[in-house]
Amino acid sequence: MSGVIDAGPRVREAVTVALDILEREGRDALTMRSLAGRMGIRAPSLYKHIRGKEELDALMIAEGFRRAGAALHEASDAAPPGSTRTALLLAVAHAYRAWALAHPHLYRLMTGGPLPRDRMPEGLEAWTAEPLVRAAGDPDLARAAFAFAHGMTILELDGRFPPGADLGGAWTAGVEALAR
Amino acid sequence: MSGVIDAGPRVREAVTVALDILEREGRDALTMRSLAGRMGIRAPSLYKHIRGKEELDALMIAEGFRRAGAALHEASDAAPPGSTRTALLLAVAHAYRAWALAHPHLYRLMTGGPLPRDRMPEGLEAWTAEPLVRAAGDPDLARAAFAFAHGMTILELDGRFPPGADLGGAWTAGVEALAR
DNA sequence: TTGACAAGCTAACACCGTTAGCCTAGCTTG
DNA sequence: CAAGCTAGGCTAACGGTGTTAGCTTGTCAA
Repeated sequence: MSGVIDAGPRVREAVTVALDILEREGRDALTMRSLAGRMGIRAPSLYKHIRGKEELDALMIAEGFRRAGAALHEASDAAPPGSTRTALLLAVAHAYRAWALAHPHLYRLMTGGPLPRDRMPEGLEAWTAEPLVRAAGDPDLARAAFAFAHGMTILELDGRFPPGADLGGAWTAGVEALAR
Repeated sequence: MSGVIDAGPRVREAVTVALDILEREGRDALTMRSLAGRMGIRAPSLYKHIRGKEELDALMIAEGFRRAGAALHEASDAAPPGSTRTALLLAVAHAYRAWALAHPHLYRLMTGGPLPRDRMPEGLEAWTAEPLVRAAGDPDLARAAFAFAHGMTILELDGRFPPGADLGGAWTAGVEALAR
């Protein structure tokens, strides 16, 4: 609760517009003034609807979890029944990477710092992580797989692997090792 | 070259003081004004020595790579000869985690975004990564291990694992899987 | 009809990185 | 030794950031 559910339409509009600016133009382009401008109002008026930038970030992060979670669940559900754990984890990992690469700015916002858990709808975080947790089996391995997936993703997004490195190979090597 | 080697003493002092502020008080506390203040000068005077904040960041990042690399090499060199790859990777991973947890703000600065490679001393990045690469063996597995280590580390630093989760277990599970 | 309130506005504040332009002490050079 | 250059400080200021205070106005309820 408390998330977007009981939020007025103007708040939902603000989050939608903010996500649009973020994804199209990047983090630096999303300011209280630019957001207000796109909504046809002045920056201070935003504060009639939203407490401040931290809350806006939290609302965008929650929406990001919903969207990413949907992609992961979809991939997980699409796996043929009786798949090996390796195949299942491979499918989820592929969806994870694909979603993040398609929404780099939002992914960075969602993962680049502490999670504002007190502003997040209850259960959302766990629901988003569910497909990965299920595919990994053991809790320790689930955490390891999550760390691996996030590491691969953020390092790729930030261009920190050597140029020309075969990241597909690293992904499959890691997933196969972790799913054993 | 071009790093700190040919830098004047005032630049080296600036980097030292900046690292001190960063590690003690966090990223937000490190501003051009606060840095200048600690050096007994005004902010604009900093620009007589340093091009701007990006260059300061790059200098701090390079110094971070030197320090982290020293810790990793030390751990790697301390491993008894004839160690299994699992034992070696475990030792390096432990040193990686320990160093990052001891220097959270610097670690975040070093890894939280694209690496300014054109401002980094040549070969430093590869030297820092060397112990991990050597312990992993295969290049694909080295990248996977790097991603895993960074993922575990940054997620722990940001408190993104469930409170009370046994991260030691996740570390060993991941390392053992990757070193097989 | 009146009053309350939601939702806009302008002006302003503190802080950020950064630039322009001035001053002065000290070294170099004719 | 005098002249001049330069390194390295300074103040003032700019544009940008998130944010607050306080005013106005339109709409809806009593």
